[in-house]
Amino acid sequence: MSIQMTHRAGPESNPTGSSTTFPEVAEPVLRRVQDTIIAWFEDTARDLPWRHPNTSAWAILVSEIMSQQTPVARVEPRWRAWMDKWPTPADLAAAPTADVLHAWDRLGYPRRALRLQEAAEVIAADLDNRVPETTEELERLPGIGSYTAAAVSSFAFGRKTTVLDTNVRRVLIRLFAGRERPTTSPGRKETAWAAALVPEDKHVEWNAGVMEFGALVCTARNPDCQACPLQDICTWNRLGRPASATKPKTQKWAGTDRQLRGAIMDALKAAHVAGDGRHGVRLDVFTAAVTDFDPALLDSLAESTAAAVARVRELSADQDRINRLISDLVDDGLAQQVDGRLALPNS
DNA sequence: AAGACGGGGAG
DNA sequence: CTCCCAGTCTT
Repeated sequence: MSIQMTHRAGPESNPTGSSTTFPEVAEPVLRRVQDTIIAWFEDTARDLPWRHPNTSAWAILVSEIMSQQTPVARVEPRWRAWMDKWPTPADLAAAPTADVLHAWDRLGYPRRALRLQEAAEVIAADLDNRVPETTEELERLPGIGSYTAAAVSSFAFGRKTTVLDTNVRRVLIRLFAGRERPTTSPGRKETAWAAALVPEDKHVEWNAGVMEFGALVCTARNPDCQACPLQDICTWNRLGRPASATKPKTQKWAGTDRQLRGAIMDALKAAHVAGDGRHGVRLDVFTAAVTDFDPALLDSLAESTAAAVARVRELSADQDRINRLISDLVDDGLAQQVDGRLALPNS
């Protein structure tokens, strides 16, 4: 196939003088990209369980929430267990929040589990236990932003939406704008630009396909350009794959509040499972164990709970800091204080 | 526009 | 040890 572009996408050609950030894409190029991505997807997509026929909209929604900022491979087993336990919104709405947080396991950002249960409550109570189909309605639910709303509307209901996750943004930016990576977050212009690239036919396959392509071929770190069926028209590749000027600032982990919060949550989960009671850990024991580290106090706890509390101490013996984080966790709904105990929330 | 928010695994 | 993952929500 001979590709004759009417004008090349890139900074060097901008006859109209309009923004080159998101250049107009010549129709024949766009058609070839769409056909190629869709064919590639139908041929080589991963066999993810939530892509199976008859997967409920709710199950798809759950998969999307779990996949936020989380590699799909790590989501799969958690998703299976979750859907087995709570197949419908009403099931999740009725579950004890402590169980929900425990089932969330170590997927990260546990507030997502809270928001998901809240969404389930709204769907069960106000929406006849049915997931809404439009992005507008979906975005009103807690924990669902523009990406997840578009994804659920497309993948669960076949509506024509613009799915714009980190993969899609990277693929489109490379192919058509010649840059290595997208900005921190998509703006109005980028969203409108991406929307114009969605085909009328097979838009679901396009949405899922570009995402999958970004996850498997046009990856952030080491893209497999040799295997890319679009390498000849990819603007970024043709420019010699220039590195973006500014690298994203890397987030710290060791020593951060996030790490310590996670360790405290671990202790509460351990207490929940160990049967130190659904009432959690005595706050004075927790505090004393952290500050004074009296082994005798740990003896009053189950072994796994004691280990988790000891881990908190390893990270910090700063009682003020720990008290502040506990207070934050309570405010966030991730923990509760009852009768001098700290525990996972029981509602 | 910038930060906060988890945790893990690949390079 | 750095990077980055099917983002969302709050300053």
